[in-house]
Parts: sequence; structure tokens; C-alpha cells
Amino acid sequence: MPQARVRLADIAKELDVSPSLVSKVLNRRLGGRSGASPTMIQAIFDKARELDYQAHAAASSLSQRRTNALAVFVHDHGVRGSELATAAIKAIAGYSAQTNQRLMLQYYQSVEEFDRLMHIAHQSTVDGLILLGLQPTASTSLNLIVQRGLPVVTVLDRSARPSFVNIGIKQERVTEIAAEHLIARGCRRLGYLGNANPLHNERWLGFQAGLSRAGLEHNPLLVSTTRGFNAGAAEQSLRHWLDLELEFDGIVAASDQLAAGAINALVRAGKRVPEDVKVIGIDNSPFCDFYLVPISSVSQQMAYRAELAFKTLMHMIEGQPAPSSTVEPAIYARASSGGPPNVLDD
Amino acid sequence: MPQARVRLADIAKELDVSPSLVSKVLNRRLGGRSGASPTMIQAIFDKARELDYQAHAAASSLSQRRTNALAVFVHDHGVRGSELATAAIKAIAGYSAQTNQRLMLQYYQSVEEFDRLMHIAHQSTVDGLILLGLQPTASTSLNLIVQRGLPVVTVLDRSARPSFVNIGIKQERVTEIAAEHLIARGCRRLGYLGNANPLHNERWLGFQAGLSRAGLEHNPLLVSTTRGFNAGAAEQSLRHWLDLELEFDGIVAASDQLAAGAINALVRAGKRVPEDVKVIGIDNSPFCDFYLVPISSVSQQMAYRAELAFKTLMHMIEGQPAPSSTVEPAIYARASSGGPPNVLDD
DNA sequence: CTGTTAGCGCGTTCAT
DNA sequence: ATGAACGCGCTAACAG
Repeated sequence: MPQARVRLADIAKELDVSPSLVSKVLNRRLGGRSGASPTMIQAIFDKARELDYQAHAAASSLSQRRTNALAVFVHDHGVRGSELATAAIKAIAGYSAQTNQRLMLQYYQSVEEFDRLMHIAHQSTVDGLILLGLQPTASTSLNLIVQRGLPVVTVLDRSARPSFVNIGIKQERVTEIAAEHLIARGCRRLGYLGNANPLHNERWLGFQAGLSRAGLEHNPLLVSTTRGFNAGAAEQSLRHWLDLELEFDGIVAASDQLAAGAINALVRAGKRVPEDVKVIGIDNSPFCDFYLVPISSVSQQMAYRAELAFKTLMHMIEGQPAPSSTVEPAIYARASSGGPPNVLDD
Repeated sequence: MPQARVRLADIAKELDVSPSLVSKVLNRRLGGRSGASPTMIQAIFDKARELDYQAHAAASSLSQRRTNALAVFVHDHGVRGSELATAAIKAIAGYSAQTNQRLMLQYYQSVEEFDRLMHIAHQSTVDGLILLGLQPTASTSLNLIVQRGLPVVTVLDRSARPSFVNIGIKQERVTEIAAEHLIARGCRRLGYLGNANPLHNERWLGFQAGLSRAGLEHNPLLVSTTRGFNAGAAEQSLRHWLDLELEFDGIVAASDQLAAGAINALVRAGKRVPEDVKVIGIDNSPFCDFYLVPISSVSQQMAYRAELAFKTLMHMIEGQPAPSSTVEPAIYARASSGGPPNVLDD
């Protein structure tokens, strides 16, 4: 049989005090002119625990003018297998538990879906919004929401609008770091596997920057012309390079799947990874750990950025100042570039 | 500047009717002795849209005695890369949006964490609970929750207790289907890669069942003795089999990662997959699509089961009968077992 | 067909 | 140090 819910009033009655006192004690609102005797405080806490009291979320929300719920909208468009969003969501879920916030988790794919979600993200429903995406989703409805006064933190490469609070990352840095890593491991002739979408440009620039920093130049023939981020595209490019008998000793791939495709083609052609060619990907996907040759990868730090986004949002909700920030990508070195740092690096 | 929230009363005042009428119309509670003129109904809907009215979730909850929130507790212990939980969560998130339910998403790893979460899953906080896991988590705190009257649906292999509503799957069937698939594709000497945890037993029995159905027997030497579900363990076993020059033409692996490890070892040894040896894994992980040889796999149907769990839970919450069910695993045939059905099968 | 009344359970005054 | 009274915004029950 469904047991009756334990209300604040129940524990007040048991202790023969008023509900408001219990409320104050349980919510630690005893500053100023309010107070309670230490014995009373103890008794209240004990009784609450004994009865397994749990505040009725809706009632608290109603009187506190806080919904204690956050919207989390996720752009579900990462490369399959990268699971970028999963790590981020786990991080957010963890913190939301600690701070007793409920989540409105939604995935969207198109701008239309996004706009529909935005329409839902009302202050009567949530206290704030975390927007996880890959591209700077510059939707007008997002702008409306922000203007309406709802605290919003985005986790995009860079702010969709200057005034938006964002936890960003520089895509140029991602490939720059990747190139520098391979160069540090002795590579001199680097190939690049990317594609032609907007992300590509920044990453491509970063790759070039990494090379020129080391006084190297890229070979225009060692740049994939294929489209798409999937392994097949990379295999095709690699076969092409091998057919032309181009010389290269390292590959920066714009995704782990491309890196995997490159490794597939190299292994099939009898090349050794990392001895003959070193490979590095992007996203630090789960499968990097156990691929044929474990794949070195640059992480976009989604989990950390999500964590930061959560904390930033909570600050905003509490009216504290909360700046945007930019996170540095991190290298996870595995066998495909010669193994973890302790094996090869200084 | 934060705009004032639009309340029910605002739209009532504008239309010069009572709030309760607006409430009834907007919530489509017009059956029985309640009613409203078609013009009024239209006017109310129009005005609501015009003012961008959104019900205050907490207030509705409070008076309706429904929190409109669901707890989703996820056992985060799948094999890395399989992302079993992700698919399930996406499915649940989708439905929760449609039905306007908020989520309390939590991941747990240990029984202690689980018990702590259970303590949170109060009817004052959520209307019901979906529990996603792999092992039949028979926790006493779960039992308490169920007895307390909170609707709970589990997504476990099988019910933790007979009375619990569960969306299950037979692990025996998973490997049985896998074995049958390889046999149908011409394999006669099957090896098995698994390990020694509780899951193993059922899967091992299923594998044997699949063989004996076809009149085949297993070679005791072609059974991995390694521990763990990671690729390295599989590579080790394979090397052992190859060293002993055992004859085999198919491998059922108890996870995709084991299948990947097997493929790694086979390729390194110069064997062709699927021509010389066919391989099938379990979980239909994202990386199966683009592995060196794309990996055939048996899906545990987590997304579908989550969907079913959601619908079942909603039924329970609404007081309708909701039975447990068992879902049949599904084969995703890829190159490692000879390609998709249209290529090889009848 | 429409309106009035009375809470839902809590937190927050302000009074004692 | 404690309590009474009020209201958050909505919906349910009943009255007209």
C-alpha cells in the first residue's frame, strides 16, 4: 500500500513545534532574527531522518520562485562513436544530483527542432539552460531566451553572440596541438585528413600553424580531398597517397574515425603504425583505447567543459558574475603516435 | 530586462473570464459537466499563444499531485565503447519531451551509490523510476521503493524480483543467435570468447545451445580462459589458439571489444576476416560500423527496451496494468560475418 | 456554459 | 527562540 507522504507538518506535529520552525531549521535559514535552540535543531534533524522526510519539490519551487530544474539541450551531431555528448551529460548529471537540480534533457538535430525546444525553455519551467553543441548554433530563438532573462550557458566552440556566456575551445588549437605532438615525436612530413565543412577551416588553419611553428610546410598532395568524417573517406585518401607513392611519416586526422580509417589502410598496405607512420585523431573516442593500434587523440574536453558550464550556470542563477572561458584541448597519447608520454616523451 | 511571467490569470483577465475556465480549456478537461463555447475555446488558445503562455510546472504539479518528473538511474558499467546506456537515454529523453516529463538522470557505479540514489527517489520528487542496468541489481532499497508505492520499471536482463516490472532480454538467446548466425553463414568450428563473470554463464550456455541445435559440438580448446571484456584479453586468446594451430572458422565474442581484439589478432596473423574466420560480437557498439573489418554484432536492444520501459512506466503512473516483457535480441550483420543479409543470406 | 472557492506543501514575512 | 498568517500559480469540486 502506498504510504502517506511525510510532510513538513508531520515532523512539526511530532515534535510539537510549528512547521515554519522546521522549515527554517531544515533549510538552514537561521541567520538574523531567526534562531532555534541547539537541542531543537538536533531533534528536528533527527526526526526528519527518522521519518525519511523529503521536501515536496513542487511546493518548494512554488514558494521559492525557483524551479530547481535545468534544461540541457544537446546537439546530437557528433561523429558516431565519438560519444562527445555522453561524457558531458554524465558530468552534468553528477552535479545536478549534488545540487538537487532536476534535468530537462533534450537532444536535437536540426535548427527547427532546436527552435521548438527553445520555446519550451521558459523560466516557469527551468531556472537555466545549458546548451551543448558543436557548431555555434546562432539561432534567433536562443537570443530571445537570453533576452527574456533566462540564464544560459553554451558549450560551443565559440560564443554564438559576444554577450552569451560560453565555455569554448579553439578548434585551431586542436589541430595545432596534434601537429606539434607528431612533430615532437619526430615526424617531418605530415598529411592531413579533414573535410570541407566549416569546422574544417579552423582545424586546417591550426594544422598549418602547427607546421609553420616548427619551420615545416605542408605538402598540398597530402591533404585529403574526400568529404565526410567517416573511416571510409580516410581509407580512400590513404590509398590515393600510397598509390602516388607520396612520402609521409605522420597523419593528423580531424576525427578519430578518420584516424581509424587511415590506420586500416596503412595496415592493409603493410605499413607499420607508429614506426612508419604516426597517426593522431580528434575527440578521444572510447574506441581509441582498443583499436587495432590504439589511437592517440586530442580531446575537446567535453566533460570538463560541461562541468564548468554547470558551475557557471549555477553562479548565474544565483546572480553572481559568470564569465565565458576557453578551455585548452588535451592530448591523449597512445600507440598510434608512439605511446604514452612516459614511454617516449621527455 | 526579465519580462514578467505570463500567468493563467493574465490571459483570463484579458479575455474577461475566470482563470479556472482557461485552465480547463488549456488542459482539455472539458468532459462531463464542464464545457466552453467553441469561440471561447479558440479565443483562449489564441491568447495563450499570443502571450506565449507556459504553465508554471511547479504550480501544476502541486495541485495535480503529479510531479511530472521521472527518475532515470543508470548503471554505468557497460563495456567502454559499447555506449549501451546512451542509446537508452536518448530514447527516454525523446519521450519525456513529448509527454512533458522532466528527468532526474543519475549514473551509479556501486551498490552504495545505488542505495543513496534510491533514497532520493521519493514520490514527492518523481512520479516514477526507470532503472537501467545490466546485472539484476537486487538491492533492498529498490524493494523498499517499490513497496512504498512508487511505480518502477527496470531494464535488466531479468527481473530482480518476480513482482518487479522489467523489460528483459535472455542472455542465452544473445549468444545462441550469434552462434546460429555464424552457422548459417557456413561456420562449423566455432570458438568462444567470454569470461568468468555471472553474465558469462548464461551466454556460454546459449552458445552451446546454438551449437547443439545445429548438431555441432564445441571444441573445449576453443574457449577463452582469459578474464575481462577488453580487446587485449581476446588478442591473447587468439594468439594462443593460433599458436596451437587449432582449426576454427568462426568466433562468437561476448562483447564487441572482444570481437575487435580477435580481429586484430587474426589480421596480424595474416588470416582473412571473414573469408578464413567469421567473427561476431555483442552490443552493436558504434565502432562496429567502421572497424578495420566492420563487426557483426548482436544488439541487446537497449533503445527499444528503454522506449518500452518509458511507455510501461507511464501506464503504471496512470494506474493502468503494465506487464513485464522480454525482448528478442537482434542481429546486425556486417563484414566480419560476411556482410549484411542482402549480400549473403537467403 | 461559466464562475467561486478552497486548497496543494512549502518558505517567508512579521509578530510575539 | 518560536509561531501565525499569507501567498506562490494552478486545478478540482462544486455552484450557478
